[in-house]
Amino acid sequence: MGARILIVDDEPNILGTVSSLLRSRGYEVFSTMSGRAALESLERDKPDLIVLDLGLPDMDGVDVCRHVREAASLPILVLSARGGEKDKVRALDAGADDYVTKPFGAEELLARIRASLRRVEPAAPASEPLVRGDLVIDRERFRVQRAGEEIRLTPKEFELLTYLAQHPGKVLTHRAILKAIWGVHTADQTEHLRVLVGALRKKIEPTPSSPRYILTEPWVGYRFADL
Amino acid sequence: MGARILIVDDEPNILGTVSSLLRSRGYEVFSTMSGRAALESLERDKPDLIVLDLGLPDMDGVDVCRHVREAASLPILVLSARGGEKDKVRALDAGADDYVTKPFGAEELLARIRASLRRVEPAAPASEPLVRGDLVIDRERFRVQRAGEEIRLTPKEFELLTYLAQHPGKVLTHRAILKAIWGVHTADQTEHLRVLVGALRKKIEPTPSSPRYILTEPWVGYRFADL
DNA sequence: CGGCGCCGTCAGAAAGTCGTAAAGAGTCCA
DNA sequence: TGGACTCTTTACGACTTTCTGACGGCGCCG
Repeated sequence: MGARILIVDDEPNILGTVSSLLRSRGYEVFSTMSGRAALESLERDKPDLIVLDLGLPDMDGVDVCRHVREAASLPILVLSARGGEKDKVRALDAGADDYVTKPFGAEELLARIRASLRRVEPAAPASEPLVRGDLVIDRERFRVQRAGEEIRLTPKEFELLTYLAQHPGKVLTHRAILKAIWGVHTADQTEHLRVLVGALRKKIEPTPSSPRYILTEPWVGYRFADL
Repeated sequence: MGARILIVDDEPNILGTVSSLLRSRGYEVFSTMSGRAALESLERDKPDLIVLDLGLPDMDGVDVCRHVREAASLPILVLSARGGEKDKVRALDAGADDYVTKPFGAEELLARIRASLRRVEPAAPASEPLVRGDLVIDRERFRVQRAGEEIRLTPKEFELLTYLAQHPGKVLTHRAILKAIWGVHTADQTEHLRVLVGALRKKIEPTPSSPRYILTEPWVGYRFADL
């Protein structure tokens, strides 16, 4: 139930304090003590938020920010002993979402974490069904209907359809789609995308060979028809 | 171009300082001095972000937060003279996205505003279409229109056109163009360029033999007409 | 006039992309 | 354990794009 949080700090003291604090509030906590390990954990553990200490031994904290930003779009909450304005600006512009100077109060940290998480997972205000032509996409129940008839989709197919249908008429590049569905660490896996698009078309298109909904933009990406 | 920001503060001093600071950075600024007026401005001006002072005369700042949250989902950046942990937690849990205590540095405020705005509009460099005469180059959708009619270009053709059209009237050397499109490692492959220019002209020029858009500068390079 | 260098065009070869099918790997559940 | 389902990975034909070399036109200059 609780969100997954990655803590990166080289001081065992703080690491222990913060992680047991978070665990006591029901979060699932992962922790690493270096920037490199943090980037690995990012791929492996798929956290929802990172608490990042800037004073790491192996990498500049700001660089870690940038790498994280490139790899995924999750909130970064920076901890730092340095309260100078320049430090703050540098970190925030590198992709940090919040900047807390030590020493900090436990409740403030928790409140800022809640605020950051709230933005990413806006509770569930979304989830009115998407209606596109005679397709109805119910994001709440993970169901799709065409002309009243139910269509069974796998999770990945559903994700892809939802992502495309959210931006009707707009050309979405292969890169953007890969990032949205697989997360960016994907190097060049456009083959996956081709296969997935094929599977989805076979299910939702009346005539998959001449698609009505999911259109190909050669050399660029795909586009959901503007119905 | 810049985002729309609403400032709510009852001290004319701060209101003036902050609003002229933001204006000088290209934001579109609206300001009110009471909570009630803020909620009205929210509907009327549709700001992208609110900078909210907690010490308002007519309403509790935290209540303003809650009302804003119910009415719309835009970032709220709270300013406050009170730095107590309880105040911060209360505001953040009421829906604030960030909490800055006075006195604060101008650059820090700006950085926090950038960070908040970045989350709302993620990864949208929003490159606007290039318009050159009756040519419209939509870099976002990878499309080109001439006089409203769509023209299909290959990726390389599109890259070349975009590069040239970005510097209208300026002579671009063969070297520069090769570097821009193929990368630096290219030796002297101006033949590619000649072929590519030919293909592009055949598609976008009404009379490819006497080009209107892409002009040849003998012995030097090419130049996009200054329309 | 004839060579030289640059430009534009053409056509075939090489490389890349798209859609599809199908085989292996992993998970979940009875 | 076995079966159903999903995801990943590979392979192939059809097709498009890009590369490459060859050819003629044009202006320049001796």
